[in-house]
Amino acid sequence: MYFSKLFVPTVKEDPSDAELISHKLMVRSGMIKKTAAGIYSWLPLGLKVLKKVEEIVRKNLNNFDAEEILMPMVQPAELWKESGRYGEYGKELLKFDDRSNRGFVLGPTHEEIICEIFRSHPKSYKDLPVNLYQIQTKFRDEIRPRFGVMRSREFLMKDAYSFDIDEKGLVKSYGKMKDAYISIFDEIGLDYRIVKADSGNIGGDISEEFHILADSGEDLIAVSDSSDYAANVEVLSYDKDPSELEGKKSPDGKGKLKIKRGIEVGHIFQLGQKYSQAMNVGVKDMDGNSIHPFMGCYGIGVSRIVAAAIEQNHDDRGIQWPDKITPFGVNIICLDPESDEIMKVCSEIYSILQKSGFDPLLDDRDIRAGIKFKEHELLGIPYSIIIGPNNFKNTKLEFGIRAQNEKIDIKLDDIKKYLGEKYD
RNA sequence: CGGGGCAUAGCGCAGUCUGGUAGCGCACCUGGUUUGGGACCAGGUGGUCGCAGGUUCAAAUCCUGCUGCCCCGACCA
Repeated sequence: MYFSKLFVPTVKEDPSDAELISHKLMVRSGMIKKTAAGIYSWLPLGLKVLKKVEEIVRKNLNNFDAEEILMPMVQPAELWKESGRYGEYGKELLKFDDRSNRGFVLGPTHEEIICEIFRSHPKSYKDLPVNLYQIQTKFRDEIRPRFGVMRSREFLMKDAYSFDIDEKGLVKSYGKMKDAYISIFDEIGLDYRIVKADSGNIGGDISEEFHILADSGEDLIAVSDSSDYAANVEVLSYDKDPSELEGKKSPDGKGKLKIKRGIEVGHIFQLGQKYSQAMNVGVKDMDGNSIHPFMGCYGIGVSRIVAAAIEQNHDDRGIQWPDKITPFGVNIICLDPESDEIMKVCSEIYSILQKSGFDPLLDDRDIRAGIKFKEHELLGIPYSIIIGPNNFKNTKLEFGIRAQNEKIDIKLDDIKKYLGEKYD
């Protein structure tokens, strides 16, 4: 993409209504625009990142045998009354009537719908396990939305639901999803922990959360300093002061606990039969008896991951995107777009990189060099190739690495090789 | 929902206490000089001062009500 054709409304000053660094940077880099409290529009740059995260999630789930579907955001109140959550879920559930006064809700989660879909097609144990997921906009009327897309009312979520004939199958499906999550978060490239969690209002027995570590995280998690043990302090401290946990022996017997802050970006649950019972979902077992299948549900906050990635990867100049979710792979900064010969080299490099799949951006705008450098740092594209009159004469270029704020001279012919190494 | 704060040009703000014809910076447009780190000079565009009522000769400013937004708390996949 040529920068001159992009709609990226950058802003020099921090927005007055943002507190968190990721929120400030997302607004300043023109990724998002607030439409109402906790409700955001995604602009081209932000949407590109969101789509990349979404695609990593989709690809890995497909690899682990989950099937994608798309359920409605508007759901009949009837189904929520049937599960008992219509009254129970609380004010987060946005309720409204259609023109004929039929009650509806805006879906904050989809257990009711998935059960309704599943039960309307008679199944036997032979058809299980089934694992269905969707990536969809959710709405939760949060008491207090805050921090930009980190805790918004409308947000993009991946939610998956598994059905098994028995507990043993559920444990297996759950384990498989956990493995899928591990490959997702490994691929995205953020520092995260899997923590034991309180299953909260969704219900069920066993649940684990995936947390991206960041000082601004809203959750406190206790991690062992010498094993991979980690737990949300909610499940450890009861009424005690979380700081008392610091330095205590880890419950798994290995090492001592340290308190860290995390951003919850994934949550996996073994629901058991809670919803299949409430929603009267039946499956025939080997003896021909109808039983309620064992369900699991698995969420990932796709839009929240974008904000969390910035919380974990920024400096005082702007964002530093991880390679896998950057809006552009490399920024070719042309310092003299008026010069035909310099632009020619730039566009040649551009098309080579594009063909090689590096998703290049070419800053061809006729503006001062300083602005291009500042905006490049703000936008956080991991690599830059700087081509201007000075280095052009020597048939040399500068290669910039955003994470290190460092530039090195390289030969034109070596660019592809250098980027190739970086990407592999 | 309790406590606190804010609302004036696209963005960030001053002006409000003490009422008197709305201002600054950035951005944007013109021209010129510049041109490897958010340039400079000159000129210019842009506002029913959140909304509705009230007080007054006169309201951004005082009074009443409402709405929106932010922060702290409770709550939360």
